[in-house]
Amino acid sequence: MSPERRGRPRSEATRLAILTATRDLIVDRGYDGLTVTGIAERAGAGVQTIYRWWPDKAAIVAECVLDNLVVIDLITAHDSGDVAADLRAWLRESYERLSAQPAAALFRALAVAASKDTAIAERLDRQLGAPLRAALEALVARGVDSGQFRNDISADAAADIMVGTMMNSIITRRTFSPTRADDVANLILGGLRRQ
Amino acid sequence: MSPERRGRPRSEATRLAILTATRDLIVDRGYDGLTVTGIAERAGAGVQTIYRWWPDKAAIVAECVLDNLVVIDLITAHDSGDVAADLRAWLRESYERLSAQPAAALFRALAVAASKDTAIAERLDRQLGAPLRAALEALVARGVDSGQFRNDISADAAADIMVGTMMNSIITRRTFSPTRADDVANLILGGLRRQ
Amino acid sequence: MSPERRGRPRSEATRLAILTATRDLIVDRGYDGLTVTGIAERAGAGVQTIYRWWPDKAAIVAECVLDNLVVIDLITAHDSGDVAADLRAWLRESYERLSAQPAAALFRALAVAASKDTAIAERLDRQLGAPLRAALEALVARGVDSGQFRNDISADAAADIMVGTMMNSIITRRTFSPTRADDVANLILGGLRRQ
Amino acid sequence: MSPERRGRPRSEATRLAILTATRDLIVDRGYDGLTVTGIAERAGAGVQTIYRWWPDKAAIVAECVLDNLVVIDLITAHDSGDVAADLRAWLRESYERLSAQPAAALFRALAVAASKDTAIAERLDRQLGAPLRAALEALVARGVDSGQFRNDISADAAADIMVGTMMNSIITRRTFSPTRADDVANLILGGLRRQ
DNA sequence: CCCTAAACGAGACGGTACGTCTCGTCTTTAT
DNA sequence: ATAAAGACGAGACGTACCGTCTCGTTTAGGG
Repeated sequence: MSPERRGRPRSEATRLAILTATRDLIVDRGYDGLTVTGIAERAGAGVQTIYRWWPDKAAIVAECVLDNLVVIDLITAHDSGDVAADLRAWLRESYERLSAQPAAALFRALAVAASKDTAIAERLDRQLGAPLRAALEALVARGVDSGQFRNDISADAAADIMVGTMMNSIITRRTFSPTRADDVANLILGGLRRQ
Repeated sequence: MSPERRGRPRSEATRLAILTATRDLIVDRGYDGLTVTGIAERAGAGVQTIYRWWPDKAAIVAECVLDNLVVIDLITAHDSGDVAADLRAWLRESYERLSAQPAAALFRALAVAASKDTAIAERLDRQLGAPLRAALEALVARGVDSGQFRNDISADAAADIMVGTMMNSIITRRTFSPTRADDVANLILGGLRRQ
Repeated sequence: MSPERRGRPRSEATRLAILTATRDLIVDRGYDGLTVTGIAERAGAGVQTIYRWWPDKAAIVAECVLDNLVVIDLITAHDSGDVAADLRAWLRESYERLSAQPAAALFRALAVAASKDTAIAERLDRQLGAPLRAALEALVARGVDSGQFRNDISADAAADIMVGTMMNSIITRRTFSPTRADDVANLILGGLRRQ
Repeated sequence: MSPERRGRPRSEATRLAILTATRDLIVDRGYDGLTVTGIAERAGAGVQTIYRWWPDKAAIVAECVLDNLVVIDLITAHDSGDVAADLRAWLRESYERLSAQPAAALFRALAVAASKDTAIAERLDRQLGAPLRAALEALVARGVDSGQFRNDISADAAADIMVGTMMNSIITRRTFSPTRADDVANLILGGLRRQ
């Protein structure tokens, strides 16, 4: 049957313009400097067009994570065979990339959004946290399977620790030297590694 | 030798009333539900009295950390002799206490404030994060001294990991079972402990 | 040929509600008792809606004169043929009506607004003073034409005198008895009348 | 007996400084631009010192009229023998002087104050209006006595007309040319003069 | 090739919080 | 006791954003 859709269809170009504008503005103004009117202006859209498709500011931000965000593919783990090296590499690269200004600002903004709104928190977790933890859990699982890691530890606890440590450093703006990243990696590896 | 202070002195009672009102409101309305007028009303103060002493809402919240917060003494570490047990106990108790509603809400609000405002982030770290890490570092140092922990690990990295993991769980509202707390503790202990 | 009007058009109902609310409030609270928030509340309007169209309180008051004011038609002169009688009647009626409380309060408020703001003064004069004077000048001119008044006097000076005398009595709150009104009329008539 | 006065006596210098500051500020800021704090600052006095001696802003302004105002002696009438010439001269000079900027501004400010506050209106009338009218009434009386003016007109009505006309021209900022002043004078003289 | 209907930009609307200002009172120390 | 200094409670000010509501315009079907 026909899709039964009449009238002017939703403009994909506008949708993208809005999301892009949101991302850009969030990066250089923060979540609270973000204004719906501001988004509309920068996107060349009307305010109502935004409110037609998103319930509120938070939802737009949330959708940014789904569509535009580059961060997510930055932090998928490698798989070289040496799980310890993979884990070390992941921590180093993640710290490096996330501490770069635009990403860090976006991250902080998302953390703010998540703190305020449970729905965003969930979505953010589903889109960002969960796959991240899954990748790390897989990494740990590989280590266990290959006999490099102990089998009496909780893989998801390990993933949690790594993600949490990193997130916290970003939110509190305490920068991490590569040395510090290695210290963290070594400590966790110490707990994971089979003696 | 005179103290050279003229005019009516600042009212300590009012200052406290404002901070208390802020803390109370932040707990049951969140950082964004917090209103300067609301604070003034609840404190029985004038709006201008608030703006005379604090530049904005964020600064009031920041000062709350310095004066009122109970959280800080909740999470000082024990010293039983068995550092592993102390550390495990610390993680369990901290998770338990901080996940309790008023504290968790306050925490999230503070995290939001810190994400937005560098000054708050720094103050929060100085008042809350730093002493917390110091206590944990001391704990780890005791473990190293007593030969229970390895001496090639970074004590402050360990402290960072624990605080970060905990903070992140609170901010993202992902609850921790006591079992999970133990998993985390065991993993970190695995890295710390002398084989 | 399109009128080139975009966006939601200004609501005439709201504009009227604001002006009416202003007039009502000014009458029973005076110019200083007048509050922009108060106007908004009584008019069922938002504060910003007021500030979108009027720069400040004084301007709203000024616009009241243009649209709502009843005063202006109260004081148009009669034309009975006997110009002396017409003039006497005008003075009596005007004093009587303008000294009635609501009108007097409104008048004083307008005088305040005019004293502060040249633009308002001009507008007030254009809307109220000028037509008033014009009517009186016409009256005097009729007297001159019909040979009842001298032709060597300045009609607009005469109009000025009458309006000014009346205005001043209202502003300084010095009440005028009908006798006093007649005294004034007689004096002016003495100057106008052909000997 | 002792005069029974204890403590530091009221400072006359301060009192004058406050009144002078008030006058100066009223001239270049208008009645509403006048600030109690502003007066205190300019006078080098404390706010409370003002409130100790005057109930509110209006009262200070009122007292200014009593003590400082120069305007009053500007407009006392001459007595040359020719009352018509005296009256004409008075009108011309008054218009000239009162339309000069500082005086006009002060006048407008006082009119505003009078419009708002009955107490000021009364005091202003007592200090300024009444003696003014009295002087003019005396002038008119001289004219009547000397047979130059009719004796069936009301002297105080005549005074009222002249003062009112002048006041109104100042408040509404409609400037008077000397010609216009003469027109007004002639018209009134026409009514006053014995045919 | 029009007709209908939804989506669009613009922008006015009712609200709420902001941070500033002034008022008139209160509370200190200095004279 | 009076003065200057200045903090205080109260509340109006004008601005900024929120999310809703018209407007006139544009862009797709379906007839």
